[in-house]
Amino acid sequence: MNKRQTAALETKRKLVSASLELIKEQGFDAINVEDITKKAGVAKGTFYTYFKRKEDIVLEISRAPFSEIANELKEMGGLNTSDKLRHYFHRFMECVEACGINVCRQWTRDVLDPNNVPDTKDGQKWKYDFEMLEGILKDAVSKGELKKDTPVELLTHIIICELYGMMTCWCMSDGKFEPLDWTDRFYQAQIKTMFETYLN
Amino acid sequence: MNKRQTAALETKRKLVSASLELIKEQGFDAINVEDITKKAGVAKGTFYTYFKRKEDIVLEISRAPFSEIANELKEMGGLNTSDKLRHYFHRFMECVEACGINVCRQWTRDVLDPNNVPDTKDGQKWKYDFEMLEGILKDAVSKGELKKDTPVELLTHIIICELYGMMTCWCMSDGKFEPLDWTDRFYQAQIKTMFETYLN
Amino acid sequence: MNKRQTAALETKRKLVSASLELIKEQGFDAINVEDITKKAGVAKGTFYTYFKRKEDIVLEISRAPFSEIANELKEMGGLNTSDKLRHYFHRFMECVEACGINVCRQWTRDVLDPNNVPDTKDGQKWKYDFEMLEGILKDAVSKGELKKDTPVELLTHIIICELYGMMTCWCMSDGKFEPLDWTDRFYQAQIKTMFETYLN
Amino acid sequence: MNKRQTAALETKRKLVSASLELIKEQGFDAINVEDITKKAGVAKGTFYTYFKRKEDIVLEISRAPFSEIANELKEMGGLNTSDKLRHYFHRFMECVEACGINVCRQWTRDVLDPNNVPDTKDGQKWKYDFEMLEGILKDAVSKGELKKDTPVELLTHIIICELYGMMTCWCMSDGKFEPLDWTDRFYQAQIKTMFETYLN
DNA sequence: GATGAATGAGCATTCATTCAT
DNA sequence: AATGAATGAATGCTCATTCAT
Repeated sequence: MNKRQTAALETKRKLVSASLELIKEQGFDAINVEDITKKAGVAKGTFYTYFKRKEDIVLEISRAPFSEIANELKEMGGLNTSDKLRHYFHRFMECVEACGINVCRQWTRDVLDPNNVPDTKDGQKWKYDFEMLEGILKDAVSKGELKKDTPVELLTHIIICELYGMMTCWCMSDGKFEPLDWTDRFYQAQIKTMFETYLN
Repeated sequence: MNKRQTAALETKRKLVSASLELIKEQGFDAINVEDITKKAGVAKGTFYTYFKRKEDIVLEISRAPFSEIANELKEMGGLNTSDKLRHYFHRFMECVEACGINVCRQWTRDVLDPNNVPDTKDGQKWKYDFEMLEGILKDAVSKGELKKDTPVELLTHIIICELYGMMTCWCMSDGKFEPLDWTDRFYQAQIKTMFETYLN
Repeated sequence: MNKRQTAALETKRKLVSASLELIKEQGFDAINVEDITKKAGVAKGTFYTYFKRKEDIVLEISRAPFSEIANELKEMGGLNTSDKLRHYFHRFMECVEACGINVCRQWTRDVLDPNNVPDTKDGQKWKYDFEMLEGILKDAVSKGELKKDTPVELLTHIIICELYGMMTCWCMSDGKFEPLDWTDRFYQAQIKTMFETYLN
Repeated sequence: MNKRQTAALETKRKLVSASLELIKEQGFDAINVEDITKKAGVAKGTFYTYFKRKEDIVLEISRAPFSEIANELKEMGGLNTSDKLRHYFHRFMECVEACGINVCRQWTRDVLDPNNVPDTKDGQKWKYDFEMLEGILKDAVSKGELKKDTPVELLTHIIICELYGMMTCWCMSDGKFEPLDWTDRFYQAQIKTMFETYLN
């Protein structure tokens, strides 16, 4: 990586971190692209060198923390699906909480209309989440931990939806409910049972 | 009620019904006040004779169908709390479904908005829902069906949040998941158990 | 005057007094016709039974106090023009001060408005002032106190303009300058001398 | 200054000159931002690249001609305060007259309520005038032409108020009175005497 | 890669006034 | 004389995005 590439990476990093701080404080709608670039110390137009739309920053914010989860799961290679899922749930909500309620609000809002704009969908967090979870389940099927006829896509869809349902609850409670408690309760009550049917 | 009052009521009804149709078709953000008044056949300003803000129509839409639920519950006087709750859940989601996914989206979006200043909250559906449910539970406490020390407010908050969580799931699935199935499953798995602790 | 006429007079009085209070507190632009009628305890439309335009209330407010000045001048029949003028000046500013700075602001703004179409001008305080002062001077000419060739209209115009100039100063100073002091100084420095040329 | 900066300056110049022409013809209230940008040949939004509010153009219009006065005064370094003041008065009214009665109306209207909005005040002409005049007087004090205990701020306030009072008179007379005559008369009758007390 | 001037679509809201009752 | 529902004109401003430099 040459000097120029390093500088570019650094510029992007500054944009992401400025955005995160601003959205945490004020919410996505309350800030504009200029606020972000000013805080990042670059010109307005520079934002569009790295992101196609203002909205894209919202996905970007979640990339680092959530990709961390993917790495952890890879390193848990030996463990069984059940343990992996529990870990996924726990860490997912931990990341949500760490990003703050305003960021969570925006992720959730984005998801309310899945048809938004077709080419925007790829830029949304839930799609990203969907693919990660689908990967875990597919892996489990191929390893023979789950039955061959497990409806992976449907299960993935259900779980992701319920995670976002919990995120909505958290936002509604204005942070007063403890998201991790909820997640654990939810995992025990719903997910565990649901998967037992498909375990080999 | 004299002729003028009747006419006024009719005007309001036309505005609500025009709004419902338009939001069902296009979503709240896609329409503007002029679309509504044109469809209702009145002047733009007339909207503001009946509603303080464009947003207020969103609550108004739910008033008629959901107040119907309240009436039904009153007429179920004899039944126990458990049955009343099951009925509430079922009918709540029936109404949500009847109003359509775009209207549901707007209700849900409203509870996610961090800008929701206190005096706007009163104009939101969830506040209205909260009060209706709180009424049912308080009633049950006063009738001795639930224990005196039941944390009514907390339970209300949890249930309302979870209902909105389910609404989020429905919107995310773009209407593909059956909201009533979910509701029943949810009632059995979570609510019933939760309330058993407090039943006398 | 029958009962109905008395009631009507009372309604008008209530409107004027409500307006005066509201404008004193908040300024003319900050209030609307409904504020006035609500405070007066009548329906919105009733305002238009008594006034053609919202603006007309501004002149009306000055009618009672300033017509009082006209009466006083009539009763001073015996005195000379110079004394009458001094009295006029003093009482004029006293009334301005009594009506408050926000009312004064509106009177002054009205004379600055280029949109003041001819038929609105008749509804403005300055026109009313002009006529009263012109009457005093004409009277003085006919009584032989001022020379036959006194340019009555021009003098009237100058004096009225300078009174409004002082009103502007008062508003600018936000009430900090003492309007009566200014008036006296102004009378001594400018008016007295100006009239000496025309005294018989 | 590179090409882009030159172009930007030229755009701003076009906006100011278009505004001046339009306000001269029709008055500030009668025109809207789109009228201005159309006449200037730029897009509506471009106005807001240079001005925060529509009102801000009103101060901007006076910047060039009145800053000219400041320059002249600097070059009159050798002369005494009395001469400088006379010059200031004369040129001030010349500029007012040159900008036209409709522009003057707006300046005067702005000033009627000095509390308008706090952060708007800085954008008003009278503030600008105040500071220029205060500078002249402070200078005179520091040079020993005026006594050390001269109440500079008060004198400045009085003079500025009276200038605006004269502007009100001019507007009221609909341009029929000769503002320069008035100014000279005013200078002789009021200012000269007022300052004699404070001359060393 | 960075810049920042230019673009222009988009709309809720107020409220003076009218007029049928 | 009183009412109050209905009218509809009128517009400043924001800001995501583009693109020439």
